[in-house]
Amino acid sequence: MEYNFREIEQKWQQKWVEEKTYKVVEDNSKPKFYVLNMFPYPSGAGLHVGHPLGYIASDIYARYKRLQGFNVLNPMGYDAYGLPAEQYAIQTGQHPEKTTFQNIDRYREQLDKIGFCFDWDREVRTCAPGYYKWTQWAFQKMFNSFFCNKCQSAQPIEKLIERFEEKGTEGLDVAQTENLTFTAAEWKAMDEKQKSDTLMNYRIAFMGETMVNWCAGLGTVLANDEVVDGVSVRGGFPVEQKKMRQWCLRVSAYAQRLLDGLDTIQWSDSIKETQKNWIGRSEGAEVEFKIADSDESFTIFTTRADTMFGVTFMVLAPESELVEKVTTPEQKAAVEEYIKYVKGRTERERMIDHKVTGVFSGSYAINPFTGEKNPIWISEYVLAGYGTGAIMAVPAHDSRDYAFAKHFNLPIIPLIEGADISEESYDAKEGIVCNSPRADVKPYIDFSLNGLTVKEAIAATKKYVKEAGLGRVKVNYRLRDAIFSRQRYWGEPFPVYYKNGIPTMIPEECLPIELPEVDKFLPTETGEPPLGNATVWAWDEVNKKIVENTKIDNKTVFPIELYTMPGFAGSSAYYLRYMDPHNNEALVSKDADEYWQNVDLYVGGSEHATGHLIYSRFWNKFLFDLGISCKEEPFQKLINQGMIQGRSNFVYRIKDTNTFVSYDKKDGYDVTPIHVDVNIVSADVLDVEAFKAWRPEYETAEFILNDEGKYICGWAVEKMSKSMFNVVNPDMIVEKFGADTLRLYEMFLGPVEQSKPWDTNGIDGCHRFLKKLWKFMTNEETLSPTLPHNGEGDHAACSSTTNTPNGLPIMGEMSKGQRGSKEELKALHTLIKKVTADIEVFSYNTSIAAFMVCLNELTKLKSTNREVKEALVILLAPFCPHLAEELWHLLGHTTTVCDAPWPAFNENYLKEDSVKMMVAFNGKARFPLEFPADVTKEDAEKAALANPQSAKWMEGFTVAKVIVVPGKMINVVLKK
RNA sequence: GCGCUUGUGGCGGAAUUGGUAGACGCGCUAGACUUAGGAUCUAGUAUCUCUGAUGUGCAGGUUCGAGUCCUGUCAGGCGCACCA
Repeated sequence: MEYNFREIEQKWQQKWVEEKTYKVVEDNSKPKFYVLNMFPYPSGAGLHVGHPLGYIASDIYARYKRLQGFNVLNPMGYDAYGLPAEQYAIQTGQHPEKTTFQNIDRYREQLDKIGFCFDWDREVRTCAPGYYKWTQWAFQKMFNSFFCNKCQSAQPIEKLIERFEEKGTEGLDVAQTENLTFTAAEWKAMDEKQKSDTLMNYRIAFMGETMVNWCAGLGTVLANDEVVDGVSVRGGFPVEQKKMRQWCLRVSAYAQRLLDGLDTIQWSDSIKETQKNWIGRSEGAEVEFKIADSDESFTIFTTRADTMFGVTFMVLAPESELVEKVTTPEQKAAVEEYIKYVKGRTERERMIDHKVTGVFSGSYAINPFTGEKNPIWISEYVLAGYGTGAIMAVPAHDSRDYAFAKHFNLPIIPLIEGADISEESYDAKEGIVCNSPRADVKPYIDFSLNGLTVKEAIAATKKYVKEAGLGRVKVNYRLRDAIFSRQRYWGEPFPVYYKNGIPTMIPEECLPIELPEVDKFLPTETGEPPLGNATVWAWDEVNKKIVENTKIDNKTVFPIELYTMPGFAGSSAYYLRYMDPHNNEALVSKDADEYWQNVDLYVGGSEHATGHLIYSRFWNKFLFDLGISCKEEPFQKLINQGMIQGRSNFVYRIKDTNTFVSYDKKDGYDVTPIHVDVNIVSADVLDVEAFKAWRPEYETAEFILNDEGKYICGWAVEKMSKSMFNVVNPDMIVEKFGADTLRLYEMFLGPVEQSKPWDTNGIDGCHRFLKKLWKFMTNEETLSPTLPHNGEGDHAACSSTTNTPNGLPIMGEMSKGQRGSKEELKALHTLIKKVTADIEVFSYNTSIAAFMVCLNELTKLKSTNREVKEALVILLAPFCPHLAEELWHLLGHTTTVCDAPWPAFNENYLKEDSVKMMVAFNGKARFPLEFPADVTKEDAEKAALANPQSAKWMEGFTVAKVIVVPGKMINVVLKK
């Protein structure tokens, strides 16, 4: 019987659908396990072989957990809203809805061919009204909340209003945009609009006039993680800073919790580190400096409070509001010119070359520690958005200040004993402090840091600053609030309308506000939202209702928010929706949430480290504060699958000809390398005829072949992309080798977390293994002589209780149940141990190697034992589900292999005579022996070998090496 | 500049976590069966000056013993970055 994978795979895929094998329901009698893949953007290019890598890895784990008796949730859906989907639609000149749905169908078709155990009844699409209702709902909840710093959690905005009525902002400690102060009386005196504007300062979802990343090429604003090196991640269009009125999420309020939460989750160090960098916590002090000959003062932020005595000048960010206040009439022209220069520089220019530039403002600040007057400068190296936008410069111990001081010839005072600052600043936080205060000047205050270490000095200064009322201890974060609105069409509409210019939430019962049809959905360079083109709005109906309820003039039409939400809105809480995807009353029911808790295993690319993985954690923490999600962290364990890179092939055309020369003959010719479709190249040998047929211009191509008459292509590892003709489509692999081979091969390629180029060369090995396995399981010569077991007796290898209902003899003559031989069981249990341990740590490639070894062993033994075969099939089921089902079926089972019990490992089969002898799989072995300290090495060695017990263990082996550790132990290394 | 991470045959990668380095697969070599093989099977395959020696990017160290631990260094990949 041939291994007919096409027939087998088709048959079982159909069965799984018919029998809803992968449907999962909450079941309190079983422990739960939640496996999740980052859901894909359904892009136009379809899936390539890189996409399923993570899906296969998690599918194996999900199936394994199910075999172990867990109730496994493994859902899939589509992140359909947002820029990528819309850009594709624009490029192909179609409506995004149409292309998105087409792409989803294509993805689904491709996914179905690989045999995943997704519960498709739970599919979500972020662009479905039933789904984004809850995105809009969450936004409204954020709008109606503020963040209390003291209790570190979100609170209803009503609480804040009550407090304002009572005592204004007195003693207020909440997350805010600006530090406002007003009394209860002032609050009460505000009109509705003023109150609304004031509350925006505190809401978690708020409208703010902020500096945003404006991308004219995409016609929208972008979040920080969507901009890299001054250009948009999507499309690479230039991005400029612009002040705009935008919706924002106060992610920064959760900075500390986002940081602390990292300690409670099992993510890789590199992702945690990336998030820590992105959050950018720095502990320091804010110190107030008075401006000389003025009543004004300003605050600086520093992490080096110990360097207060080394300040020789101050620097303000050019954008700082203080600039105007400190500029003296004499300096006005120079300052204005400088500001003009800074404004003319793009973000990108500023980032790439760090020019030392600046201008003196004319004013001085009084150093509260020395009483000295320090000149106030203005320079672009100080950022308006970080800290207070003002710094104290300590050139001796900060490289940027040092460069500035040298350039403008400002004084440099060293503060650390022995620090050499003749060539560069001494930035290390190490050493003994001196010159604080300097011996040659009269102390201004009764405070000295001399003789302390830097660390002690920082602590001492902070304490002093606080006690003397000069400032306060402050923690700063780099993490910025997320800009949440986009001037785009393909996204969730905001559930917001404007009542007399005041942003107002649409009543919850009217959600969702559906995305309207528009004629023109293209973005505009000026930022006019495409939703303005809508002629028919679901909003119209809602508007009517609101108008009726409020008893205003029936003809009143309130304007609705025309911005849409960004891509990350819909992807931030989708894992919660999978728990209860059809619930129309709540995002997720209490019961479902408490059953599934949070995602146990999350699999996806590391490129989402500072985007989705921050937003999701923020979003979930907010919902946790509201009591919607019972777990503070959404993703307990995270695995980042590596990227599959493409392996491009090249042909070499001799310049100005249509002649192509083989790679090994190309030296001596002037050639142009040209990408060639990898699908017409096999093992770097070009299919010449296929090449001629590939494109019309190559029809008449001529070739200089190598000595063997072959055309050899060059190759390079590049990103897998259409333009490099190196895209390998999973469908083609499935067609040629089958889904089980694809699954096996993708896992065999190497560790899941490692990036690697796709290389089809090794795929035969995996396919060959499956063919051998098939042969072994079905070969007439090794037919099982045993009956299908029916629960009697103990089955050490497989404790299955699944009976063969009709008792039909399958696979040849059956006789009474029989134990596997010692050797068979040893091979099997070595495999059970290895596979079980490896799956737990996602080391699938080594599991597969163990399968190959085990099969070899069993084939050599001509094993015919049924319990061994059954166990083997179950172990295989996570990796190659189709084949496992078929074999399970051939073994006489009518139930799915998915519900078989995972074989239990029994150590006894690997032990010899119950001693501590470890027999490794490939024939290596060693065992320890104790021996007294006063015996010489040689004697110990002899004694060990002469020991009757040792002799027994050594049976069948030869001694490769004896390792003697005097007084400790002896290891005898054996080999077969 | 700061941080994380990876360096092992011709290639992808193993190594019981400190104990025979190179499992397993690809490729390659020889042989068998074949009209044929890009099918299948068997044997071999780290290197060298080959009865021996050398080998896990490089240089040291700890240890009876180091791919594994420590110190330094080089190279690649990733993240953050005029963040005070």
